[in-house]
Amino acid sequence: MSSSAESTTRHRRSAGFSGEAPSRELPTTPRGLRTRANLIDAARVVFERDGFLDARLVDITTEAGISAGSFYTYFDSKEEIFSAVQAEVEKEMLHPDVRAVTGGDDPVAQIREANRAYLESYQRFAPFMRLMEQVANIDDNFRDLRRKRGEAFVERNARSIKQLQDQGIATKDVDPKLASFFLSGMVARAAYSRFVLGEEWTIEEMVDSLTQLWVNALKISSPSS
Amino acid sequence: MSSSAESTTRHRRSAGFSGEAPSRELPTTPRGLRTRANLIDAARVVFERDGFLDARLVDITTEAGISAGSFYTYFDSKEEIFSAVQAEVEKEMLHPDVRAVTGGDDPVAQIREANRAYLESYQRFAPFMRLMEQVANIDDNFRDLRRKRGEAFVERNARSIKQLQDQGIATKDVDPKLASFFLSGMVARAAYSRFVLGEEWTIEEMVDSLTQLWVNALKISSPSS
Amino acid sequence: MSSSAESTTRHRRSAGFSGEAPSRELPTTPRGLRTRANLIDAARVVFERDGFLDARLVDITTEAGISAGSFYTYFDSKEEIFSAVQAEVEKEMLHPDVRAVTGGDDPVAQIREANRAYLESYQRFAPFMRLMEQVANIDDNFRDLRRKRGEAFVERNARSIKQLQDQGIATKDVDPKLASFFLSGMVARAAYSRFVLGEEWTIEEMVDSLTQLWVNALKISSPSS
Amino acid sequence: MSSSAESTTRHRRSAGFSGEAPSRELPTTPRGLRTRANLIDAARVVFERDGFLDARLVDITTEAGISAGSFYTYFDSKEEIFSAVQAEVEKEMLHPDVRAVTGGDDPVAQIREANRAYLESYQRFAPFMRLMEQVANIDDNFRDLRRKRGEAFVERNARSIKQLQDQGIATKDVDPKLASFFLSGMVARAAYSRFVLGEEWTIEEMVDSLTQLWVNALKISSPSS
DNA sequence: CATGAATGAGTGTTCATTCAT
DNA sequence: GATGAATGAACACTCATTCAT
Repeated sequence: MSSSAESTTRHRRSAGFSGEAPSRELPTTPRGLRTRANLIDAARVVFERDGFLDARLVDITTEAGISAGSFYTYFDSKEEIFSAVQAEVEKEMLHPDVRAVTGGDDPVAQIREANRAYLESYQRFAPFMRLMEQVANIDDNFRDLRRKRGEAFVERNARSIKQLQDQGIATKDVDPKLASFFLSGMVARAAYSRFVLGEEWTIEEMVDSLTQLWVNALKISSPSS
Repeated sequence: MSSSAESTTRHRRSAGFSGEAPSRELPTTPRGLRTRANLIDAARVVFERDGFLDARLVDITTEAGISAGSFYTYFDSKEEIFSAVQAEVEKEMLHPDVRAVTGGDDPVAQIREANRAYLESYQRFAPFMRLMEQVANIDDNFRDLRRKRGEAFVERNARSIKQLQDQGIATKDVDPKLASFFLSGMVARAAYSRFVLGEEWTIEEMVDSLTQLWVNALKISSPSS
Repeated sequence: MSSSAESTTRHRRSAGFSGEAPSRELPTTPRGLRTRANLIDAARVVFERDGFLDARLVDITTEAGISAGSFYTYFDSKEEIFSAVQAEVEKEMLHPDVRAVTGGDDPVAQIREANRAYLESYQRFAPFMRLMEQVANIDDNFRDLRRKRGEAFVERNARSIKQLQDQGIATKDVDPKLASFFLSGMVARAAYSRFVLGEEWTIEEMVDSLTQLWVNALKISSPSS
Repeated sequence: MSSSAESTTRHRRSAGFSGEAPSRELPTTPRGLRTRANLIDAARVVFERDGFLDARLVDITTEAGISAGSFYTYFDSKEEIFSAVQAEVEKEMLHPDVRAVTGGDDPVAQIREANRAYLESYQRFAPFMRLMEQVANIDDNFRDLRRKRGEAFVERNARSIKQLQDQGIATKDVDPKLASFFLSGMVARAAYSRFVLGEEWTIEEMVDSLTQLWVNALKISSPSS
């Protein structure tokens, strides 16, 4: 990310990119596939290092070890390759290193593990998260994308909260959807504060505190108690 | 903000700006002061309309009704005038239209009013908040600035929480600093989701829900109850 | 003079200036005369410090303690005030601090004193000489001016040489005009090398060496011998 | 070179150049090499015609038959391409058209031939020499470069003088280093006066006169006499 | 006359994108 | 397909000069 002390000029020519659909079929040859993959890896390195705006296509192709012109054999624009990077990272995120979803039946433990998992994942992908935050505030399409992705997470949590309420474990004085949205947002923002802005907390105290706030907010009466 | 469907070119030349200090003395004549003020107003309009990146200096000067070259009579760079805009907005924010700090002694009512006040202020400055979010994710200096500004808010809330704890009104099972940070962050993010991302909630349900979550999280036993 | 490490942009708009004639009558009031004199002094300071190209009119007026617009009350362009500076310095040069024209009848001593006088004068006006060298290589009019000024000096020396030849003191195997031009040029260039380029010679050794070369070149048989 | 009667605007952005090292690797393809060479040729034409300051990059690229942007494929700044031009000219200068170094053992003839060679070379490169003189008085780095280049020439002459002194052919009453510097400078300045300032001398009378002055100054007793 | 704000022509520079080889 | 040179639209920025007050 550029410190404002440097003097840089950035150009950006949005070439239009379309949210989800891969706007171009994959290359057919193995070599082509490999080059495409290299390009995505290189783009991720450059984007995470320089930010979206300062990343130049030529930096990406150089990093990938190919010529500038070849870029367009695989992608149509910076936005498009960013999309590909994003998809790649998402894939990686969803494929956790056999993260044992522990917790058993204890809802507090479950919340704790979920929070920990979220924070650890965020930490692992911190450079990308920072990047994503930048891009989402620059490009409306990516903003929507991020929002959509968040929705899934929020809804899953909302369902859990509903369940806890139905089981009489959580208070009914909060709307499960909004509660999920706000409490999930709280965790997300804590992660951003910690891993992007650099607040100096240990993960442990974050997990403790966030979990306590969740538990209190939902008035969870842990069966363990 | 540009939809990525358009084809735009963005320039950005970070000229270094120093956070706080007005890096250039004010003009002496009334005419100069008027022009400077016009420029700041114009910049705010353009920035809020086009975003920081797409805002061209010539758009700003045109909006201000002066020639392009005159910009440099008052500011050295886009960053610098953004700083001025930001300072201006901050001034405006701190000068609330006789915001009655109601609530009396009821802590729940106080929290509710604080939340409502925050949301309403955010709403009033929504275009600027969106802009600020963008800039903070582009420029490290502004990122730090935003963080510093947030700190004050968080600390005020932390003191309130501490007080409630000391009075036996709030639970002691959460650290006041972290709780303040996370709960304040929850509200801030809710506001961002509503007024920047466009989530479709009424302010009323947001206030209700957020307040309930605060109250629960701190286990506040309202004396009114 | 700018080191090429800095990044500066220079504009120059030659407004036409006419060699010799003062293109504008002097101000009538004493105050006007004083301001004009201040302006010339300031211009000299700025020109000698920054070079002709990097000197901005606003720097000059600031140095002179007047407003930018007032410049045009006294001069029409950068070239014109440079002319004035040049005239001023020339006046100063011709008004030596009681330069005792020693030497008596000894031609060698006379040559030595002339050389010493030249070098000392050059040294005293080194910043201006450097400046003049720059301007002369930028602007044809000043180039011609410098040449014309040099001519006078050369011709005086030519007459001296001719005289020495007629008196049988100097060889007749050199043309007095050319010899004067070339030998005078030798001294001038030595001074430039010493005081502008920074060659590390003492004035004494320069005087010795240059005088010896003159004397030899003209085969002067000093009557003192 | 602009006569100051015209109205021109000059830009200059010193981008830092590092004296010797080619700060950018050569293009790999023949096409690239050709374009680069064209660019240097074009730059020389434009520089010699308009002077360094008035030369616009767009003039150079137009002269080279390429687009403005392509300039930066090969050079970073006007200074850098000037460096390249200079290197090119230097190469050309060192590769004289089979300049028969005549003179045999006669030191006078040798000096005469050296002077003639110098003047003829200067004449051949007069437009460039004028340019070089301008640039050296604008940019410190080029000033140093010119000085360094001159040193080599002076030292070669100093060695010759020393040799003549040791052989008893030249007087020992002058320091060979200083004599070389000053006498070489005399010739250089004569060339500048003739081919840049436009003094109206024939090369023949210059050679005659300069040689006589050298010979006298060193009191050379030609073995031929 | 002085002021200092306003002007605007003019050029350097970037880099996504195209295209001849 | 790959290459890398060429393109050119776009803006920032400067500062001599003008001019309303």
